[in-house]
Amino acid sequence: MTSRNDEDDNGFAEWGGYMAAKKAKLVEQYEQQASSSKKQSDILTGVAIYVNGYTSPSAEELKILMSAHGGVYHTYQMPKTTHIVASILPNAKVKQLGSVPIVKATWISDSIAAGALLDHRKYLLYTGHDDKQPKLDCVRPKTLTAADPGFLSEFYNNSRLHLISTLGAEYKQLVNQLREKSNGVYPGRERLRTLPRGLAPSERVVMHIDMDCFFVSVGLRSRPQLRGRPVAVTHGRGTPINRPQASVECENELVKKYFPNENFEDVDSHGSMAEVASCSYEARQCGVRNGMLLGNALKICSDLKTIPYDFEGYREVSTALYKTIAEYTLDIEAVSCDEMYVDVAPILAAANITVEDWATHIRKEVIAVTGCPCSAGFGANRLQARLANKRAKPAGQFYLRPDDVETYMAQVSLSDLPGVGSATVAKLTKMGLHKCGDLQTVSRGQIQAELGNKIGQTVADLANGIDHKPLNFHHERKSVSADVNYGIRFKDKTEASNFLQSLSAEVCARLKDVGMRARCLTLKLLVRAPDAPVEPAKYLGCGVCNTITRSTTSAGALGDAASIYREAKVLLDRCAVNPRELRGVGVQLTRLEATPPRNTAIKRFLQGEVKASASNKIDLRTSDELPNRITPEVVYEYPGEKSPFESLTLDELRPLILKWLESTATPKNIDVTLLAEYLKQLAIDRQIERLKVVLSFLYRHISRLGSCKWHDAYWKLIDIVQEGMVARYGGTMLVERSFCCSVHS
DNA sequence: ATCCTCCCCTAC
DNA sequence: TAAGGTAGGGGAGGAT
Ligand SMILES: Nc1ccn([C@H]2C[C@H](O)[C@@H](COP(=O)(O)OP(=O)(O)OP(=O)(O)O)O2)c(=O)n1
Ligand SMILES: [Mg+2]
Ligand SMILES: [Mg+2]
Repeated sequence: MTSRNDEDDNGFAEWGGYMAAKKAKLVEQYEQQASSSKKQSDILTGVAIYVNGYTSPSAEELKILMSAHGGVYHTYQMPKTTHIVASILPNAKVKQLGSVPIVKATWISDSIAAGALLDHRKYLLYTGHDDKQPKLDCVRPKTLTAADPGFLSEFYNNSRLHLISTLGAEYKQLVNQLREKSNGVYPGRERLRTLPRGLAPSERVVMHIDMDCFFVSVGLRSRPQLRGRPVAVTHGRGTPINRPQASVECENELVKKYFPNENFEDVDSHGSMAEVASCSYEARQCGVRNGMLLGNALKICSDLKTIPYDFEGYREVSTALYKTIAEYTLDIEAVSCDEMYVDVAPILAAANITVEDWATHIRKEVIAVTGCPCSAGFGANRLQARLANKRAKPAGQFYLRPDDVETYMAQVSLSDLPGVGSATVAKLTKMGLHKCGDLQTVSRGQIQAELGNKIGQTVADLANGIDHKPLNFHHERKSVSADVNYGIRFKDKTEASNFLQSLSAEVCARLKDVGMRARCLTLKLLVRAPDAPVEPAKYLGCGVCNTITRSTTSAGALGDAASIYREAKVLLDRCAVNPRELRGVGVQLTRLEATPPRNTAIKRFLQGEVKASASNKIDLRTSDELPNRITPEVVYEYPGEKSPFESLTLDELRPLILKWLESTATPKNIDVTLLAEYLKQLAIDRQIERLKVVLSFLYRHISRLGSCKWHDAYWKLIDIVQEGMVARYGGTMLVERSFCCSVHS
């Protein structure tokens, strides 16, 4: 019971990934399971813990977990206590507790999540227990790599880019929801009555509002002594470290080769490689920028003060910002957690106020509510509003009036246009173009020839202050993905597959979160560039890499972790990359469809039922006595889809399959899944005879004339059918799987 | 023409 | 040490 295999679909839903391993869910699930007083495993056999002080999971929760997994919980420390679980302990207390290892509570939850007892040394709170030389220094647990269980949550809990992506999506969703349940009343507008009457513009007025050095400003709320000083938010503290000089120089060269358009500074052999997420305007005066490496920032700004992240704080301030604006209007396009476009013309018209008075009012209110400064730009379209905001910053406001647009635009740098990044700038520079005004000297056709049709046209318009893109108040998701390009270090194929499984569970959880299923799956791999050092300058970073993407479209939309992993795994194998060279893995889901509503009555009926055991093999030959086991929710999950094969008789189906087999040496995934889903449904519908006939027909003819690709297709099809068997009967069925073939022996 | 797949680019 | 994610627009080139 302590190991899992590919057939064991049930392992997924419970313990596949980060979402599931999150404390709240973990405990929730365990409480459910413990309440039915079921023993879950023997993972913790031989482990006896004593919990000292507050922990997460809590002592109460740990007690339940211990008994559910074969461990022992001691209310007091006893001679038989094998481990002490604690979060923080003063040194004096450590001495008192003697030689019993002191571990973090996550050792228990991670072990359960992993399905096996993990090495407790990675979870030691202090050294001095397993070491010969006792030390009482607080020890950081060794950093996890993607091969370690619990890595995904550890990584996402510390990734600022993950945070801002997640927050961005959340606020788009929030605007959607607020608009849906809006009654059209905006209480904030009352507060505008006290403003002086003025002439509201007759034209369209778009506001772009954005927090000033967002992460820094949030951090400075509790550090007023740092105001006015160069400050950066970063993981690193700037302490110098040692790296091999040669490989650092090699990587510098490679970066220039792979990113010729980017102006990346060289890295030296001792500076911190942590990224500056956000820096104060004082730091910007020295040339420090968001996204810079801390080591390089310190070179140009030696008194740069670093402060740590405050993820909860960012969330609070973002919510306060959005709530404040939503008091006045819901014509909001959320851009990110610190930024949005707002159609303010109706507000100004209704209250009869000027842009300037509105700007002053709303900025004051945001500062009052959040404790953080922001700036606002105004113009007739989003481009103008945005450029105006750039000029307004920091802590300012600016209205780019229609009459001033032409003059203003001429001096704007092309690189300041939204959508114009380093690659586009490089092309424009090659054409001798730098300012928006320079575009007057060349034809639109010339621009398009260099930049491509669409971007050429857009840039030509933007340079003239024209922006046809309307504000989009309602956001619809088109894709869901999860990428990790940090900490990816695998020693073999199994580690890579296991991680892909976790990542699949993760992306599936996100898909379910938005109530969608996906027709198309794309796997993205980063592979160490051939000439790049095996270990890059950034600790556990991906270094310089080549990218590989492979995608697949399936007949039925994907909606469960097992199918997502199954598809992703096929693609991973197809890429045939040495797992030791992998530096990044991503799974994205596109062509989304809404999940059909579930039958809640059936769901309720299914609750509390035992999940099927996949180790139980069912012999087809005894299909008469097949036990009709409990049916997990997959059986009922997606009702109402008709397969094209359903109406065919066996005599119609066989020649169809034969024709397909003969038509190609490389069957398409979409065809394979289409047939497989039908056969899976046969299993679920207990049409075992028919299933048996089709499977043996397939096996016979693929053996006879199938290529290697057909063998792969057959195995994949069998995997899908077995999902149906497990769902209906609690076990897989015995089927032929072996082919005589040079590759698949 | 229009699609699909495998990229590249951009922004926060 | 360090936490290099994520979603969307778009193009090249081949298949249909
Ligand atoms: N390379 C980057 C860019 C941004 N961010 C995060 C931190 C920023 O505070 C936040 C908002 O991004 P902005 O582009 O709005 O930048 P700031 O708010 O920091 O500064 P500005 O005053 O220019 O808006 O996103 C990040 O982590 N890494
Ligand atoms: Mg900002
Ligand atoms: Mg911003």
